[in-house]
Amino acid sequence: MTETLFYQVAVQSPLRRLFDYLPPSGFGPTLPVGVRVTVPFGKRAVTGIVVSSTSSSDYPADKLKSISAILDTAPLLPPVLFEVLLWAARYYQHPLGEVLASALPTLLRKGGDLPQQSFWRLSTHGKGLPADALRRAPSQQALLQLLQVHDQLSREAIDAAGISTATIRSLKNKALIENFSSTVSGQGFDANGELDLLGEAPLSLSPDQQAALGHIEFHTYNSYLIDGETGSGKTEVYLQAIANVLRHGRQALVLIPEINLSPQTLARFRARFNCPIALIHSGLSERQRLEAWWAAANGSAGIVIGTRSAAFVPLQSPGIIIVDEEHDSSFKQQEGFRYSARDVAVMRANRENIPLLLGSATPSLESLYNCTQQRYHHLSIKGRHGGAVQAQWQLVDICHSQLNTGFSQSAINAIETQLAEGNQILVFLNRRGFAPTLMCHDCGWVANCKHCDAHLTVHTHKPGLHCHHCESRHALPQACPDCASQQLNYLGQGTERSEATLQALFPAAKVHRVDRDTTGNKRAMEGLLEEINTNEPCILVGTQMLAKGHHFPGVTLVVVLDADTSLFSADFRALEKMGQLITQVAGRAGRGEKPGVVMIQSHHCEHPVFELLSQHSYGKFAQHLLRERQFSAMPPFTNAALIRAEFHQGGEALGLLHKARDYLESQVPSSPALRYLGPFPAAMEKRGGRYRYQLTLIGVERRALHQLLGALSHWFEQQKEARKVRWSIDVDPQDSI
DNA sequence: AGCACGCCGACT
DNA sequence: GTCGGCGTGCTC
Repeated sequence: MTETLFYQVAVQSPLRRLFDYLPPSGFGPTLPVGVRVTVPFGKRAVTGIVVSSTSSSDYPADKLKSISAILDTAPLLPPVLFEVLLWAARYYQHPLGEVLASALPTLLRKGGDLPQQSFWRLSTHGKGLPADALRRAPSQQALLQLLQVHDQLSREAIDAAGISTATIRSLKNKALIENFSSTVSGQGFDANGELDLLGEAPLSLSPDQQAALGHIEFHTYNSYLIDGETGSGKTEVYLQAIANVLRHGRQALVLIPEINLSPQTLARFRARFNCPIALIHSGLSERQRLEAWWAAANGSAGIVIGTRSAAFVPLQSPGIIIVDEEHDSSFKQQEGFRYSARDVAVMRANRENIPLLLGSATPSLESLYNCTQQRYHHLSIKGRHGGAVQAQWQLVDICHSQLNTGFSQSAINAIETQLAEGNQILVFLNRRGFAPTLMCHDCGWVANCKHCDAHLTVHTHKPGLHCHHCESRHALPQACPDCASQQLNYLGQGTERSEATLQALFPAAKVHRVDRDTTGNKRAMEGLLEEINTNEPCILVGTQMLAKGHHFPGVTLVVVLDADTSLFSADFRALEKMGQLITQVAGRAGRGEKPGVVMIQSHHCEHPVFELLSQHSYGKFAQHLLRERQFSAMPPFTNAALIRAEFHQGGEALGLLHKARDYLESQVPSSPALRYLGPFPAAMEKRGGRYRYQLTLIGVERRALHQLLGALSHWFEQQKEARKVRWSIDVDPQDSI
């Protein structure tokens, strides 16, 4: 007797459970885990993924529906990746259906087919012809003979053989050949082993690079933190490690921050390797994304380079995973499925049993901590290629000093000197969550957004007040709405204001502003970078964007206008981020024998972090921060999770979090081992018309914390209020706690 | 998330 | 008289 079989199917929905279905009618064999199916779901038909099969179902038998269609003959997600996705859903407390969906391109998510390629083969009639048929038409004969040798040829292969479309058409008209479509299968990027994989000779390695490369074990899992300052040649170590992997017919997955996928980076990979490279980034069309995904999945791409989401791309034969600039916060998704691509990569490399390289000049405290716990191998690469000199640091105490819209006299003098010498200057505004707003000098009125808790931002380019959080716009008032005073001043200082000040101070100099307004599209940024790379003297003004990955060889002076915002920030990571940013920028300043100068303006020059950073020691700085984190029992010494809730009315959201805290206390009372903080209003309480609150959990034992989070998400699903209040769980949050 | 059902305001 | 607002409930 055949027992009844049920399939548990994951469906893309916020529901944190699987749905049981009966097998498709008239289908005998068991469906493998990971295939896509179409299932009736409520009133609609959706694409789901088979997660498991069982012999019993808790759901009433008369309500069960059957799978209506099978979309794949083989699972789209290899078993190991599938396991990683199951782990990620549990670890990040996110619905499995949405987690699995994040590993598929949208076209496949919606039930589309894998990329098809057009092939030609001999028809029955054509197969009957003798080998020397069609003597009078040589090119037709050539194609016929080709197809006698190879059973089928793609359109591209026929083109490559120098046979024209007309020839194909003639044979088709004679019904000797026929066309068919088929899924492109994985040939492997170097199936015959004949191809010379290297397009150029590798660079010779320094002793440190050699030692780092020598430490990597290629046929087992290990995580290696490659800690090397800018210019120490981390990339060369990656390239040679990749070459090693490719020689064994295995693929390399390289994860990079969004901004770092520059044409130069890509050109370097293309020049070195002759194998196909698949690129996966946000700029692709859905079609391109599917093609790149499939090139990775079927093994035709030897190297896959991608941003965050590429952590979940299937690979035919994975050999190594590399996470470049591992400290970069863009590896953490900040909404929906809030995963860290870096941490997923660690888990994936572990399950795939392959090495993982984490590279950075300014490693995250998490990774440095993991090294001290012997979870990662710490490989340092010292020395700077090209013999450039370390940047000099100058601290400028701005207490009691007259500032010209934020600039001290020392800074202005230094800029003047560098400009005169034909150098480039970078002015860095270290203001996370700061914006220039309008204030009345007489009564203190501040321009606030009606919909949000935010100050409106003054724009002088297209004059007006903008809310950066709900995108509403208002005219610039001529006088104070409260007291009619004409004394409306700018409060705080944005890049536009600094740009204007610099332009006024140095009318002859070129001043470039780099922020979301001027470089909103990639073209504009690329154009600007090109201009900067001509090394004409200029001043660059910008925020974090300036420091991310870009290389400015002509910059000899870096001015940090307001380091203080990070010293006393509510965000416990602010100082770490500032240190990373300044070190990254300083590492690129200076050219040739000319050292760069890093000038930092602060009211608190005595703060120990400046001393540590200015000794060119990010490492010592990080150790200092780690001791502070240990002392205050914060991550990475503990594990954190953030519970967020938001609603149009504040009371409901806050009330739900209070109830959640009561529930948590009832499960595990607050103790030093498991602390609850809040609920508190979020950094900006009201945003986009919603009131936002958060509750923080900090646990010493990750296991205990995660067990509790599992119970909490179950509890949330049962709360009536939780259906209208938007809530989410953020594991290992990057945001302020 | 979708999608439907359901019960109260201003419109061709 | 209806069209349509979004509250409430359900999805194997």
